[in-house]
Amino acid sequence: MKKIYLKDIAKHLNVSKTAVSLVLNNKGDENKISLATQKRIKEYAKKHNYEPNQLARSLSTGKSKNIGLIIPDISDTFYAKIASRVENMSEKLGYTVLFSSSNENPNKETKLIQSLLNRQVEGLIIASTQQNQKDIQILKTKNMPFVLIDRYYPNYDTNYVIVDNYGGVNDAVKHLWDLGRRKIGFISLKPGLEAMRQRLMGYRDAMKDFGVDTDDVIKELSYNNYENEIKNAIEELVRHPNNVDSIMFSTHYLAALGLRELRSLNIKVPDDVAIISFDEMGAFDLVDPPITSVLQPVSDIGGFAVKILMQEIEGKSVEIEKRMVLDTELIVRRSCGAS
Amino acid sequence: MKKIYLKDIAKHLNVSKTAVSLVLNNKGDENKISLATQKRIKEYAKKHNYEPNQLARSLSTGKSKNIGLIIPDISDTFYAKIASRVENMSEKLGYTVLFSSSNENPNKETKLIQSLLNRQVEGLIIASTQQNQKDIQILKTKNMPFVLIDRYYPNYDTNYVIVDNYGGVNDAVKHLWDLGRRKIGFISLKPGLEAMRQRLMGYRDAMKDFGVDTDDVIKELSYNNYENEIKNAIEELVRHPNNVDSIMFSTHYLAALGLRELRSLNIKVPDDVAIISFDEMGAFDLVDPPITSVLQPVSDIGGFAVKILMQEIEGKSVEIEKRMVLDTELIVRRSCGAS
DNA sequence: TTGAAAGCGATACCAT
DNA sequence: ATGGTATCGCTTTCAA
Repeated sequence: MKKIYLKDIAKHLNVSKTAVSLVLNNKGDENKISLATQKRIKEYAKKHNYEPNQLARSLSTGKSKNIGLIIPDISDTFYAKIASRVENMSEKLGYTVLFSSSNENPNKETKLIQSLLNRQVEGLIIASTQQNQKDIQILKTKNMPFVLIDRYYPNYDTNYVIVDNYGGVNDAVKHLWDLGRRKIGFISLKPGLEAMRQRLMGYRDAMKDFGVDTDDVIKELSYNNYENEIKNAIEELVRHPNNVDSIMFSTHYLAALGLRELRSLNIKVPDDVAIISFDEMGAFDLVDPPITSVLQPVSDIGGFAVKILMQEIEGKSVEIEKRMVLDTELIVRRSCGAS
Repeated sequence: MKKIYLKDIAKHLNVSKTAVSLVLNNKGDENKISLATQKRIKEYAKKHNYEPNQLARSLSTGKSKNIGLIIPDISDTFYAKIASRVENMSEKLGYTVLFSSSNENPNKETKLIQSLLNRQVEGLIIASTQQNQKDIQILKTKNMPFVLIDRYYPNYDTNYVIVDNYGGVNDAVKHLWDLGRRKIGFISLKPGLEAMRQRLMGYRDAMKDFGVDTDDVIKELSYNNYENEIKNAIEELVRHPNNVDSIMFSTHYLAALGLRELRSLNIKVPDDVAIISFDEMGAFDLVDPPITSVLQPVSDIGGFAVKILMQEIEGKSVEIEKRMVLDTELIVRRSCGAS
């Protein structure tokens, strides 16, 4: 059973390639091709398992039916879940998703964008390293539809779907305060990412509202060495003169690492130090103690991103909001000392 | 700055498209194109940001530089990690990965395979639903390079990279036995997947070695309703007449669900019931108690799969083993009652 | 209704 | 060394 092409069908049936193409794309009726011919063509195609070459079709139509998704790391559950949603939705709409991971490397991001463009994607969804405004601007000048997710460029006008990082942390910190915690530390990653900056501000502003000075209890770790740096950070926070009674972690893997560290220091959570994590990992509810987390609406991020992108690509009439800031949800568990 | 094509360069420089194509593909020297011309072409191309249309190139060369990856679910950490490895390796080799999730649905798998073939992928890596031997056979008759991962068809001759499911469970169960557990239950998913069958056999054979009857302590849940069924399964195992003192879970999410259930029944782990999980989730070491797990060499699965696939695609001379059964590793933590 | 032919953007063969 | 031209497989315009 060897491969069969459009022209083969045409030849064997003594019709033109045009007819075959039209019929197989269900444009037979509108082009008034006789039902008899249509039937012959369809049957022959089915019988011989004809499958069109999408590359050729794309080249011809100028539509690849591909969209690109660039994320920092597909093995991070947060991005994996977004990717899952993006893929499922796109697939239903007839689009294939080309994933790629930037590993937080701006140069790689640049290359990936270029590579995806070369592959004629019709649009992009990007969780940018945020050190690449240049590339993003290029996309815009090229009129390439795209939407940023998770991270955006605050000074540059684009579509985006992000979460309320500021509010999420702000609420969480206030929650700790309401539970009687007064010396609240904050462990995060060094700036560079707007999301991290927002989370820091959410923390700072909350503390400012309470009139507490935070200079010494904010620890920002570097991106490529946080595994090692967190040990010191935790130690400095919990011992004199800081003696924090609680720590807000700006992201789930920091919270996990931090908890391991607290344990090895024999510090009781939440009795000695309460903790809250921004975002969570699969088993955070099973951890000892279960970790209070600020949940992000992961699926929605992917879902809205696809919706916005499709609107840009296909120019649907119904306009939807193209800048979305989604709410987070505080899931209270024992690690913050509640209940 | 509008888009520029090969022919534009040729025209502006008064050379042929051939020359431009050759030079830009670094075949200038071997085709003895004068250095002067080469330089002109390269400079012009760079200056005007020429980027070749991969679709056109692929159509012309017959090589898409795409490979397809089909997995059940990208949001499952296990597959996400494999995908991550596959992507990183492929990217270095100049290939783009087209991911797609079958959601354990054989029909969707069929469609995905077809869709990827239409997009002219040069090879496939598939974690099959295992209800699709037909499609796999078709791939073979089409001479399409592919390698199965995680799941394979035991009665059908293909390349694959899997783990030693049998041995992994067998060892884990023996470990429980060595710790003094005698009534060991097993919770898994209904057959269909060879991996699950192997895990079951690993358990059965271990128990047979000990001369223990297991008929009543094996619970196989259905794929689409295990969240609900696990409650009963656990209850039946722990209460009279079974009274198991330990449970082996055939996969990480069952272990997580199971632990939640055990807790809500106020059963102490590991004192009353020890547990071991096949595979793990991100925070299993932080759980109360930390969960003993059979680790799979996730990255290697992806890595070897790409290696094998590339060998098939590019026909490298160095032959490597094309059926690999990788070893698992038992990570002993407190949930099994050790230490 | 149907078919011929141009075109999508590249590669590669075959002359010159 | 360089260029003309066929080709990849399909869509689509235009004439018949």
